[in-house]
Amino acid sequence: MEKVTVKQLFRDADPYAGQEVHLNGWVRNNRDQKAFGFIALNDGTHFNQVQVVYEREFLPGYDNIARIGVGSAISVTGILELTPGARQPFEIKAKKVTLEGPSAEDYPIQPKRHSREFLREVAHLRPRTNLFTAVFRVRSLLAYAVHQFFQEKGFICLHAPIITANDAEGAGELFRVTTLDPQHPPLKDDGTVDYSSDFFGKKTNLTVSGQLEAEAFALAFKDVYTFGPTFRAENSNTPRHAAEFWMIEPEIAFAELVDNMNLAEEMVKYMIEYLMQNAPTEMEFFNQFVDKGLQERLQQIAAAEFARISYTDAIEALKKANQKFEYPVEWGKDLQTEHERYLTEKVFKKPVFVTDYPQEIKAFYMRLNDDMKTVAAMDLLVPGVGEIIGGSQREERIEILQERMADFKIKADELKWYLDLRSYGGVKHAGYGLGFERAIMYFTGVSNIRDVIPFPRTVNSCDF
RNA sequence: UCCUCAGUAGCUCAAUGGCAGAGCGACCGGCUGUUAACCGGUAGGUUGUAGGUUCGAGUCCUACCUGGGGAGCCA
Repeated sequence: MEKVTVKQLFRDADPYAGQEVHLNGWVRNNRDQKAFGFIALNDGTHFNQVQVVYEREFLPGYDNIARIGVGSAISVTGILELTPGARQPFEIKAKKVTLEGPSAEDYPIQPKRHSREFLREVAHLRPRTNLFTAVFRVRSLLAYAVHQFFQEKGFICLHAPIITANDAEGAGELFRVTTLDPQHPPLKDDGTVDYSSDFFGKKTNLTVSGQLEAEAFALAFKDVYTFGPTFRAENSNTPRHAAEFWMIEPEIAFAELVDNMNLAEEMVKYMIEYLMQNAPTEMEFFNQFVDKGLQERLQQIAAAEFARISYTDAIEALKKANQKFEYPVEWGKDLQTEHERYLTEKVFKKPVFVTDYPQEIKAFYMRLNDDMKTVAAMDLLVPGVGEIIGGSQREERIEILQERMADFKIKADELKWYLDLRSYGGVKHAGYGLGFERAIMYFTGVSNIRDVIPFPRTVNSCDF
């Protein structure tokens, strides 16, 4: 008797034909008739269920097996029979079924459709459903694909700090990290909170980006990336924002904006191809039940060149557009969601890099172009999801960086170490941030970020 | 934070201001191959919360809570 997984059997059942096998798993469905019954068994190793057939004639505890509820954990010993022509390629004729862990009658996951909203309320049980078993297997595979992509290229992975004293990253509201008593914080003479007696002796926050630290490593290892959690305390209530999410941030030295875009494009295509090859069952499921045109679209994207357009040209294209926008199109103003959607969904109908934005609307570290008006920034917009990548060539010229920091009212002494990188062997370098969850949304068609994070944290919601 | 829609059985939903219902699920029974099986039966409700209008409120009004969608912020 061999202990096998459902994955092994679906990969190749032939060697097991007629053999006795042993399986563990959870009951997805159980229906009995007078003389026999069927259990759909999922053991977590594969998207599909294996069908277990049990017959009254051969199993003394038939009535007890027939009463095993959905969600119960069982172990099964039986003979594998190939069933060509049936809806499933094989099934297990049970010789013994043992109830390992019963499931109560009020088990919330039923063999029927549930709304995503309801399943979010039972996030501890939803990975047992078809949709979420597919989503989270894909999430795991994609994480692996990201590491593989960069490691194959010789990139060094660095774990950027989660707690940071950088107050100047400028990417949104911060979560404060403190051990001070919020009821009675120590006060200075002027009545303000005395952070010098806090754990780190200063104000600290959860990171909003590992970029600055990645730059330091890029100027030692040349090509590096971070892949870790990121925290934003924004009061954002949208299907695309979470307070805790994961970002992939490569940083490459001796490189310009075009190298940056080439890397981003290659990475996105690699991720798609990896999924097509390693999660065909899940991708087929998404294509059929989540987003009808998904697979065809992804195949086209993997094959086609991404569009590239400068911000200035994009503004011209939008002005000429035969469409009314709620927000006016004007050089110097940031692109609104409706503008981004128009560009990627109507003009190009594929991913598009928008580059060289006005310096006023972008971050201080982005490299000033020769026109002295725009910076070497790039956003990757994709149909349906919007911005999934934001990046830039970094300002390597210390004088200009100092000027820009002054413009943004960032104190130089807080980022002295960052300026040091320009003083000691500073060189052209670039990088970007990919929102991991947004990529998953884009590749699966799942339209709410709360459904691609195992236990999502959003404004007013931190359950589980 | 702003705009908008919604909240009725475990789930998905119906009910003209006039007796609160169906399908699925659960439970009980039937059925010789099911595939979200099928057929019959049983149980299951403070209609999100608090006020108000009315002879009478699931339905109308006010506030709040929760959730969805859109906007802003952004990845």
